[in-house]
Amino acid sequence: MYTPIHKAFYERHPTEVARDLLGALLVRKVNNEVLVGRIVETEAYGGRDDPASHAYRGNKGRASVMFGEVGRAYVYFTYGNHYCLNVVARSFYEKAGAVLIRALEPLQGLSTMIKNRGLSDPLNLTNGPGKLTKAFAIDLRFNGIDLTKRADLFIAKGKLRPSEKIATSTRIGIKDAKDREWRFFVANNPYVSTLREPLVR
DNA sequence: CACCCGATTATCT
DNA sequence: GATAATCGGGTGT
Repeated sequence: MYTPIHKAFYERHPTEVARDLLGALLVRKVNNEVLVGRIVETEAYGGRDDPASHAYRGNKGRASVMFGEVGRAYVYFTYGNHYCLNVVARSFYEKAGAVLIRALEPLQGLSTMIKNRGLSDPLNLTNGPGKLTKAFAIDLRFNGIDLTKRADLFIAKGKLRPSEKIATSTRIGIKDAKDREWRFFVANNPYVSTLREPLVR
């Protein structure tokens, strides 16, 4: 049914992986139910050469996952409330990297997502990195798991529709390296996070 | 051990 | 547009 994306897909520069993940599917199995969302917004993060990345300060602490095997989940906790989901991605020549999943278009299991979020508006269920992890019941238990195998959480093949175009901007919520246009999203898709335009200084 | 702050969100005005 | 909430991780003493 849902075909996992192979590990080799993630062994490329995070910006390439981030762009190509648009249209792919996030699949979550929980309590005999399947939740599915199309990825419509991502951001790429590098290693020691990217001041905005958790991996900037080296292979230690929570960022160690970003130095490990590609195709694995990097989940971190932030702002005292929220979990963010990344998939480790980097080319053969890079030491660390990941792609942050920032927004999904919910496809299947909407009623459970609504319950998990305590909201009913489909447009507000998964349009942000902290929102989608809550809707999909993703927390630190998933940190480090393999997203290339059928399991409780994985990423499956999926494509953009013919009419859909890819837009880019600088990354959201960071202080450094604001010149890099490393955010990728589906243009005019109503499920992207509310901050849609490039940050202005 | 103290301090600071964040790859965010909800809830105001 | 502005800001409070909230707590683990990172940094430095």
